[in-house]
Amino acid sequence: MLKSTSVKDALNSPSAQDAFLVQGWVRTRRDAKTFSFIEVNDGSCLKNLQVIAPSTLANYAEIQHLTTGASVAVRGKLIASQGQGQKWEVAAEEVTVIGTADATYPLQKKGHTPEFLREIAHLRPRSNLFGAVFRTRSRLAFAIHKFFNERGFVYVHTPIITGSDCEGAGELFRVTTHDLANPPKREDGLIDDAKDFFARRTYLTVSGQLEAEAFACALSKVYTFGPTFRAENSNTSRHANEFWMIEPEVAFCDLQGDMDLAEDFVKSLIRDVRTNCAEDLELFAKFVDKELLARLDFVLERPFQRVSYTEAVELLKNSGKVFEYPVEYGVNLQSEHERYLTEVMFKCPVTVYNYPKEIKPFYMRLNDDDKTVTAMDVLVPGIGEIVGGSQREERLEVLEANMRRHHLDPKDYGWYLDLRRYGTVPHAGFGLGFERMLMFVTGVSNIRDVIPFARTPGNAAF
RNA sequence: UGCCCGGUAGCUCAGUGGCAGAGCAGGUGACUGUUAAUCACUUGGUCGUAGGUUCGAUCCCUACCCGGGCAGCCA
Repeated sequence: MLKSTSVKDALNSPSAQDAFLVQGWVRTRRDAKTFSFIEVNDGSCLKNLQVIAPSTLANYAEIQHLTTGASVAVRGKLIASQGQGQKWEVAAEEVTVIGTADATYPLQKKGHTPEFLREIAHLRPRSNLFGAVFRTRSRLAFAIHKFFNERGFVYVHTPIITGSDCEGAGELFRVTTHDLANPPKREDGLIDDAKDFFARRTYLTVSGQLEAEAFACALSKVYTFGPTFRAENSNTSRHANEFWMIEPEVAFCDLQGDMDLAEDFVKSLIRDVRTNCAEDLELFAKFVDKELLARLDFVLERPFQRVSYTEAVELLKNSGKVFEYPVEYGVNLQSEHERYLTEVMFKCPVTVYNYPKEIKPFYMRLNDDDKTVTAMDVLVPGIGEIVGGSQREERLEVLEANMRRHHLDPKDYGWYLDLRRYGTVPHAGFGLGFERMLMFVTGVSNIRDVIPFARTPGNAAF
């Protein structure tokens, strides 16, 4: 049996081919006098392969009724194209219509809004835009593993079901096998978690950080890359309830090293996608964000601006800009503040570090000033926070004090505190939102459009 | 969850208190190595849903549903 060739390989073919087979979906068809042009796409690349189907084919009447969306197998010869716009085309000797697509097929060969395509999430990867997005998503995931692998990091799979409800990163989804209509109750009438599947209350993870710390304190340099779940009722273009996150964790590393790693990481990912998804990025630059390529190149060239939280507050206060929410030391930076820093003031990624201890979680290392902790956030234009990280508190007594200050009971964190009891070391890490990074490199402005089947409040169809 | 904007043909959108419109897609034909092909003709509607005001509502009012933007939570 003749082996099929992908459209991508066909278009890159070094020579003509006599025995040629391509399989894919019809994007568009045009009739000429004695033949029909069929453009076939199989998702291997953005471009289509042009097929010349002569009227002498036995099923030519059927071919003339091919519409956008139909699936075909084309056997023939790969030959140099007479027309403009493509090097190679297929002179068909046999066109097998595998599956037709009638007039109800929702995709057309021109202009669809992302909002419409979201409603047909099962068909949208057949569009140019979403094909490009998901090819880029795949490459970005690969680039992440490549980056860490080349630097000696160990990939750790942290649990998706967790018993810890105090990770400090928002609302959690409960995991239970209880009969919700009739759960086992204790004597006091409350639901008996001890009789649940894991003999305790469990949730979907909101972060693998605490577990990653355990492995960093053994394998030195580790990272996680997996799904996380947050039950927040967020309705914005940059929040989803199921998303993927990368969390490197490095032993013998301080905040400075952490910031260096984050910057190196973000730049490496941009560089990789820039060279390996060039064709798809051209599409984004043309139809999604005209300034995309210039911005990506600019980010690669320049060091990220680093400012302490205290400096950032001063800069914002002295900017003369009137904000809806006034800036004040001790409060969280609002979106408008972050955007002003990264989009107006510096026009490049900004790393803000050393935040007041009151507004950051318990595990961040207390600075000598006793006022700030070693937190750092990387802000990028158009998206805002893309990285959040810190050096972790490695001193047992200080960590326990932090917990009490956050109204957490150290007894609930026995294993986590053990990491400080036995051979504690300074260590640091961060979380990078995979989808936010993908938004940044594609210019796509809604997180729902970079996830194959997005989960957002009220939406889990598909 | 709050505030704002929207919902009219398969898609993108006009429109009006009194017979429902265009472009694209689909169909038919013409033309043609075309490439978002072109030209002519043509099919296609519960005007988001339910109430209300009115002689009459797609239009005005109310509620709800759905979509989008922004904010909070964060990645």
